[in-house]
Amino acid sequence: MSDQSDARARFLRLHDALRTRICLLDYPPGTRLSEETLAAEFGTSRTPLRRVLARLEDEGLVISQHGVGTIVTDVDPGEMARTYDLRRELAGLVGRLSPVAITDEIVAMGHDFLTRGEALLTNPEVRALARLNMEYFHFGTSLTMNEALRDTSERLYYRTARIWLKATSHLDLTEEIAIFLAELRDSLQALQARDAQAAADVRRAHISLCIARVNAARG
Amino acid sequence: MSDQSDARARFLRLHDALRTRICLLDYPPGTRLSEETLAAEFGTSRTPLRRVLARLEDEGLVISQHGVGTIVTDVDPGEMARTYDLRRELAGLVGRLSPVAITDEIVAMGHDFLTRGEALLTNPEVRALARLNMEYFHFGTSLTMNEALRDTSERLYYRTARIWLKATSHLDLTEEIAIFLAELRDSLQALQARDAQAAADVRRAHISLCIARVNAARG
DNA sequence: AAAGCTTTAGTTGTGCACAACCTTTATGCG
DNA sequence: CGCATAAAGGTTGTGCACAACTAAAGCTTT
Repeated sequence: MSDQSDARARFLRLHDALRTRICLLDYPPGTRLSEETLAAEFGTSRTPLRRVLARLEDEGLVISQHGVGTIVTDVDPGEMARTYDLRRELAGLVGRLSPVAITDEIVAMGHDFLTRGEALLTNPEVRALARLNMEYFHFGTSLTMNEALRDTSERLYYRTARIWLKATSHLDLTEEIAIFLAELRDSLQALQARDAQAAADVRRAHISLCIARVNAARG
Repeated sequence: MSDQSDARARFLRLHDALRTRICLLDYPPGTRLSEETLAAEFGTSRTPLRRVLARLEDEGLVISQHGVGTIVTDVDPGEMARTYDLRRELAGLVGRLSPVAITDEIVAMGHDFLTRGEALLTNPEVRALARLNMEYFHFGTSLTMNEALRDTSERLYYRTARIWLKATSHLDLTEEIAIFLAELRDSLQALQARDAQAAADVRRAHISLCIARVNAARG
């Protein structure tokens, strides 16, 4: 017996796997995903896999067209900018709506992120940066007890993550790592002060900077 | 040929129909929805219907349990309160993130809502109030061009709509209508001033009041 | 050679039969 | 009578075969 039902666990696993591949640009926008091929890879039939693709479609990451295929979406820059606007506001709300009490354990996690971030400098890789950024984002949303805020923030994060990654690959990787490290240091400082609102404000500020940077990279 | 593909149109139709039934308490929390019965009612097989139920499950309105059934959820009061907190903030953001220009047509729509609201006084019905409130909510989100904000607000609205309705049925209906009318009047005033931020603030304020009222009804 | 039609390969959508599972009811034993 | 066990009915989950559909390649005709 598993904690969750077998089917639900597999659903979550496949969903997370495909979402990660899309957001890490393993499947760049325009890629055609074959239900049959994916089903074979994951050792199931099309039926459970279609449930996963349906959710990805609801989340705006793919779009299924009858007779054509299931295609990874590419997002309108204007809509992306507006989504970032909302993400920025939500990041600030994490500090105001049911913030958690900052424990020693949380501070230690913040310190761990910084350590791992600094390790990126010795061996700079875009994918490693993206993965750590993704993990750090989840850490950030875990600082509120407001489930709706968490879910919404994550939903929007995964919708915009690809754009950030695409823009990053056009920028100087080492510089991007340095910027990320700066955020981690500011964040750690806020956590050490046991100030959840300050931590949220750090995230908010860096999303603002990220918006400006991506806009500048586009022209 | 239809504008959308046939399948997608039907999906949206079924989804909207079931979501409305759940939020209007036609299917109160705990109700067991039979896939086969619903499929028969809508003239399809289980397959397309399961796609609809899967989305409703992702939205938190039902939960499917293998061997048991698909059951309409009932929500934890604490989580509901936190969801309302977020909804309040999002309502305020509608005025700040890409607000639309208030046109004469929009003002006319606001006036129309007021007229229809006043009509409720002569024949008070909970369902009619709930339906108008739902329609008015969509009108409110249409005042921003930010798609993500619109989608998120609606998603959260449908997640909390039932709770409001359940609480309302324990309160004085005529008084609830009067409160709703006051919101419509305040809103109309803001629209006539062509002030989108003011309109958003009106909504924000009334969500705050709604939270207090629901809390008072429970305690 | 070019344009239009037909064919063909490949994809997602649908319906059905069955498997897996849970709950309730019936039954047999102490 | 009480309790445990089994059996039955009903529900969601899965796999498969086929339908509906699209796009591209190939063929025919001008």
